[in-house]
Amino acid sequence: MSRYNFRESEAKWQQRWRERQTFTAQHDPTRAKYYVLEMFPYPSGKLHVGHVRNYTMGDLVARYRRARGYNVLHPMGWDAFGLPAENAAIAGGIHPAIWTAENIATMRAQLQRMGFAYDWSREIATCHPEYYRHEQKMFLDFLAKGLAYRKESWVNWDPVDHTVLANEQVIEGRGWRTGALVEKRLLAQWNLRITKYSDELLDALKSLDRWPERVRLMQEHWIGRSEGARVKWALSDGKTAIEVFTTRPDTLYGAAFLALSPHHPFSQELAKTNPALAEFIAECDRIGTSEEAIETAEKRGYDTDVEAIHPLDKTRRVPVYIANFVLMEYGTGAIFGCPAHDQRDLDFARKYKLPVIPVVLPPEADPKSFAIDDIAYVDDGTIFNSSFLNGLSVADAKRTVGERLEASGTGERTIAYRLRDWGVSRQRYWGCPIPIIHCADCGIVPVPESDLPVKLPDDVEFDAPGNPLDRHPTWKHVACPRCGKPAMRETDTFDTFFESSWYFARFCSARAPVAFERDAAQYWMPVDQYIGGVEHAVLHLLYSRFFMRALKECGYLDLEEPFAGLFTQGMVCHQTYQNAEGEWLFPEEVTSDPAGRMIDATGRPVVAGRLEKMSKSKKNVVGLDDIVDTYGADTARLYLLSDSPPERDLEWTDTGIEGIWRYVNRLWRLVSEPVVALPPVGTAIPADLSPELAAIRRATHKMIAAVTDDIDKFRFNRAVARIRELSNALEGITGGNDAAGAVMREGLETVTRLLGPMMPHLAEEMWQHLGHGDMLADVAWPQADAALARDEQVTIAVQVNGKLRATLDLPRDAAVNEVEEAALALPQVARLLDGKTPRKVVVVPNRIVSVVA
RNA sequence: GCGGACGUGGCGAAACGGUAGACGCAACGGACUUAAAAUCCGUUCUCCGCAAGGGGGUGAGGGUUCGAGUCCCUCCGUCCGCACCA
Repeated sequence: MSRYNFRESEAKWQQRWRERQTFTAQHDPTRAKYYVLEMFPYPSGKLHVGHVRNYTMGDLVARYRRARGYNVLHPMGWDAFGLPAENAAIAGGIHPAIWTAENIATMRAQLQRMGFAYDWSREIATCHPEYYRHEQKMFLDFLAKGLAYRKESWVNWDPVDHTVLANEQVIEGRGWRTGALVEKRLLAQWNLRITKYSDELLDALKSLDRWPERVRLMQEHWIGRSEGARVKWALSDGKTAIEVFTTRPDTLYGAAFLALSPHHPFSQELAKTNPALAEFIAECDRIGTSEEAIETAEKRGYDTDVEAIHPLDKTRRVPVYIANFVLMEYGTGAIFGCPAHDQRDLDFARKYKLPVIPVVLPPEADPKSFAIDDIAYVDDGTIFNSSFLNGLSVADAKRTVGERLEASGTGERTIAYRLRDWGVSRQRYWGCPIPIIHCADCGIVPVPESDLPVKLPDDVEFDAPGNPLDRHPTWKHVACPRCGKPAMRETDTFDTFFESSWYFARFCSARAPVAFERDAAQYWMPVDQYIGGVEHAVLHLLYSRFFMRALKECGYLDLEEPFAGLFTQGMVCHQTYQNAEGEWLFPEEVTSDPAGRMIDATGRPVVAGRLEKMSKSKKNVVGLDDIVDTYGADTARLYLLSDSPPERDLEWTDTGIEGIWRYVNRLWRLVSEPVVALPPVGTAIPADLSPELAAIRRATHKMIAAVTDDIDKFRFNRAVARIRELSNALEGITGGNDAAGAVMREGLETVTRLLGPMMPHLAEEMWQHLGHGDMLADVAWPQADAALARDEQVTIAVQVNGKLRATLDLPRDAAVNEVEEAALALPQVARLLDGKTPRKVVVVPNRIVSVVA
């Protein structure tokens, strides 16, 4: 009994594909294209099996589409800028460029060993100047169009590392690496005007019908469109007016206070002459912007002693507070509080003893007795206590008050978005330099296009915290391009999401001297099937949609949506182990004591933790090289496809991969030691087959149709199950006659072709073994013969009063009355009917008879 | 708090509103073997029954339907996203 020699076979076929450039994509407008892309990896070191699930899915789609006759583009590249490279430089003294290049070499070799059908001639790495020079140009074009601008904004600042931190990098108010208390700082940052497209980005979500509903919803919420009104409140000082944003202008007569963000210009102004207020604001800033901090922070206000005049009733005045819960970034940075109809406002009013005036009356409530206790009333009702709005519904009142505000010039109906502009400045070395020069006389001066790219200097030191570019002795000192006097380069670099916002379009013409060759982009874009993790739902996937629009505005491309189809795959999980201290342990560190309890090396108890996503920190990764060495790439690939639905998490188990390995060998034996002699390639199948062989043939053609449909719908686990069903059936073929051989050959060739996109090396090997001289990679996808797939005999279920009582084997498409007669004649049915006529009989052709007694 | 997804054997999972548990993992029994591995055959939702057969079963409860794992309502639980958003 032979075993499949995956080592020899996989190397052999990978070499053939490479030699023949099987997967090199050619621009050919006469052919229908299909662009398959997996989110490109960050070259962090070595791949583990959890990394390759989405590449395996992408490869299946790419090879399947190729077999279906499409001109397929399936490229691969490296998201090569980022913090881990710098951290490695700090920790290990290796230059980020070298660390990155080494990791790319390792990971490229790993992907090649997996046999993925990439067009390697289009490989890109975002850290190369040939790549990032184009985004420097894009940035200058954005600047010229007003899509990029510099603005002071409040950021999380790590005082030890001297860098801005993203909200995700702030844990319990402290920097994730340094543990230092994070400060809020007002810092000049480059921003991209993504908010210009808020409405477009929101509306176009509807057109993305091949995106998961979940991702569309997440983007919708992230953009966060709310209709409301801006309302101007004059202050008692007679000079200032505060504009507030509200979604509930109908409750304006219930106003009890105004609350301003600590960062509101008026707050800052007051603080200049009011030390107590200045201290209050400083305290608010210390709390930080982490979720944790926000959740635990008490709602606090500072009474300014200033009063605001009600815009609809000049005789009414409300106090003006500075409050820690009002965000400068949303709306106008100021709100009016209506305690009766907003829970947070109510809590605030109770705390500071402010009046609570109900203005929305719940249905059937008594206006004389209705009062608010601890719960604000936020539902619909009838407006009362509100002058000209009395008696209106909430919706009508919103419209009426809006009109009144607009007529009186004290406000206007407007729309607020949650989405904020994208701050792209990072105080880091390993990123794309921002092509800007700061001149004392000329101000901000763009680097002239002829001077691009602005390359990163190689000679940098990582011995001190902060940005090495800033400390570099010469790099940042340049002559101002405008006046020629000494000036300074911008030393911030771009957020690495900048690079990933356009790489997919670069693949269309990866070696072009310009960012995009129009013809190529026109032909290949958009990406037909994008595959990646859901963690990018509102980051990369939103930024990229924005980028396409911005690039269109700047004349680069003529496209809005980059990804026509999106699939978000589940993670690969694996067993974890933790000791009593909560420290993660490698599986090999866990042993058991004589009583069978799990212990670590020092004898302390260990608990088998829950399944977690494979990650180095949880010590539960399974190395890809180990698996490919032991079982081969195809076995790993099939396991990643077979065990769980692609969108759900997959549990990696040793027994699971063993099971696939056994199946691989069964398949191999099926073709290498066939139990039935196979006729030559192309031998016709006799028309008159035994019922057993006819059934096998029918199964073969049914499977072609079913597997094709499954792959189209991303139900890969079911496709695998069906292929196994077919191969199980083929194992059952007996008898040495020619008909059996012919049916066996058809079945084996079908299994081989269906497996091609999943286990390409084994399938090539099987194809060759079956006597074919061509490469399976060049063979078309099989076609199901509908006539052959049709059942001649069907099994019909018979229910009596909703319970299954019998089954009935009848010819396909038997007449309804015959089916009914046959069902009623069944002894099980007759017994239950007890001689009575059924009240009703429902016959669903070829499926079921439902008898109601 | 808001939004979304999910809940089916010991486990991963299948099931156009139409025979619940395909396919696999694990377990058990058997064959082959001096033995093991590998391989092959069989059994495995549950209860009653020797069997033939029958009862029950898709988180809980209700509804629609000839028929519900699937659709609707209420509840319970798990997971995910957003969150002082005015």
